[in-house]
Amino acid sequence: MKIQTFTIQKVSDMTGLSPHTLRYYEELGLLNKIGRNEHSYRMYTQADISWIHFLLRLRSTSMPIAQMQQFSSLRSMGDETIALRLELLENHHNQVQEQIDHLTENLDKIARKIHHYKELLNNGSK
Amino acid sequence: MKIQTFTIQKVSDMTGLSPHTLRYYEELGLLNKIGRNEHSYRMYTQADISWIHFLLRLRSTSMPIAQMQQFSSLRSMGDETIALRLELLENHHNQVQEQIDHLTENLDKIARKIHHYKELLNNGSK
DNA sequence: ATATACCTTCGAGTGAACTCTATAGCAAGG
DNA sequence: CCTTGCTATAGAGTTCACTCGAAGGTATAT
Repeated sequence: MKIQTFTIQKVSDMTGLSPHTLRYYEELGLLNKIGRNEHSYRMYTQADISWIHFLLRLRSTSMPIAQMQQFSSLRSMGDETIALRLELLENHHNQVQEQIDHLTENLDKIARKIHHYKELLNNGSK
Repeated sequence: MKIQTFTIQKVSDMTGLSPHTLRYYEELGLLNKIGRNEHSYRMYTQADISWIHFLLRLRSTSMPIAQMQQFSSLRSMGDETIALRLELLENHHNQVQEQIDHLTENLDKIARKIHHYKELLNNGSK
């Protein structure tokens, strides 16, 4: 039984990353050794796609590409780096939590400004 | 009684924006008519500084500069634009709330990955 | 067989938001 | 009066994360 693989366009559809960006990520070392078919077309496995989805979680929580490179590099070094990866991820987790806290605080201040504008509008039409 | 004013360096210290960025923001039309002293040095009023702090809230909730320009432009047009500003701000409020929701969801997935790594570490030392 | 719609690599281009450089005027301490 | 450090303007340069273009090989439908 063969492992199912996907062309770059399929993966683009599945992840939302353009083929250009998928090649770019590979070149940056974020994706390790994507297989090729007989015409040297990239063929992605399900594992590759899961990894891309995980990378997208990191990206969408504002992890810089440089740090994702570091993480990917540790991953490609095998199981001895799990402790380091864990540390990196826990740090990131804390930063995201802070990010959320700041956003929540700012959101509250914006809500106050909205309230202020609403009052101005009411007094204006008095 | 004179109004107290502040040099660009003071304002930089108070807001965290560099003097460069303060001039840049002014040039973009985000700050309206900063006063000048007899040597044509910028002198910022307390009102200017409050406005900068508000801009920073918008920025740190990822409002693009272009939208801040739009908002600032409405502000400089006076009270007839309050309804429009309110609308703009409410839209932004909703976007920030979505942002927070997405972050929270991703944070949760990252927490699972952390949990997964911790399990790997425990089994490894068994 | 030909059109079209993929795929490849490599290097250049883009847009957002700063950030810095160069050149020059002003100003307070010793 | 000189040095150090502020201020000014205009325009060029930087960083990040893509994004595109050119040139050419491959694949499927008619």
